[in-house]
Amino acid sequence: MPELPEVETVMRGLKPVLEGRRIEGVLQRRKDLRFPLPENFSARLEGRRVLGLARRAKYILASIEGGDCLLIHLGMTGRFTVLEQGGGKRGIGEFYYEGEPVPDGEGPHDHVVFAIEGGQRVVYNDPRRFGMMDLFPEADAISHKLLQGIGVEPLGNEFSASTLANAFHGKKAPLKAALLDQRIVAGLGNIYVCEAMFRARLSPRRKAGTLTGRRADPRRLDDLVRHIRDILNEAITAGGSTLQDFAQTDGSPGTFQQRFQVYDREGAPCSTAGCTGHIRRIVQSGRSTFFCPVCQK
DNA sequence: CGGGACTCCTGCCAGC
DNA sequence: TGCTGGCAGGAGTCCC
Repeated sequence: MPELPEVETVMRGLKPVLEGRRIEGVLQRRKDLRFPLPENFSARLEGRRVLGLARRAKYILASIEGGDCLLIHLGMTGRFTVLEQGGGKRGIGEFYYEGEPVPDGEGPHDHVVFAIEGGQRVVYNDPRRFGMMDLFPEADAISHKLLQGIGVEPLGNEFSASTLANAFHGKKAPLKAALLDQRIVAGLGNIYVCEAMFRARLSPRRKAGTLTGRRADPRRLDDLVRHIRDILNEAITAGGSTLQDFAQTDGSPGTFQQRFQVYDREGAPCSTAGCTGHIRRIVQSGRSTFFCPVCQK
């Protein structure tokens, strides 16, 4: 599910609930998500305060009192819902505890529940269990297996046409695959890559390396960088994209899906002014790509 | 080494 | 109506 804008939305939703608050209890209903949860996960969190929340790529990092870092990835279907004290409808679907106290162990796929000082509950739900959580000393974050080698933040200052030029130089992989590679740009996923390539009028099939070098038009990478930034910022403002069931931490859906120009729009007429093309779906490295074969070159 | 296929898991939906 | 196959926002691992 969640790409950078959705993870950012979730992180921002959790901030006021978690920052500065103590974790009073952790209910862990499974030994593992995608990977085993760390040893003594609950015990190492209980009684500690959350000092701060941040996002890196598609990861949420929580700084825990005492020096640990809680690392979270939502995978495809991971979701956090905040339940207010005493229950009530704060989420969607199975989190409907109208008028009754939140019971301890209900909804299918509610794998981890954090009970927070003040009575709120932060519920992690993940049907497919492609998400993960890890807990390790904050000092080890730089060398953490999952964090090392991650590329530049596309909304940060270091992201530029020259960053992309360096990464793309000599690359034979299709542009689509290169943009999905988290070692190059951190946080892009299938939706926003398709949308950004459309705005930049770049073909997903073009070899990434053809955008660099003497014969390449440098404006094309400038455009791509600008469109990636724009689309991510617009999506964050819209609270992300909701396809089937993504929700913000208060249960409300994102709205950016209303502005998709290519994603999941196979057969639709291209929205570029004057273009007579229609959106096509192809499969690249096992994943759907949506694009206009007429105006994306 | 780079690039692509396969894999994990559940739910949903189109098509028969 | 009910089953089946395909597909889904990710990414680590394996193989060529």
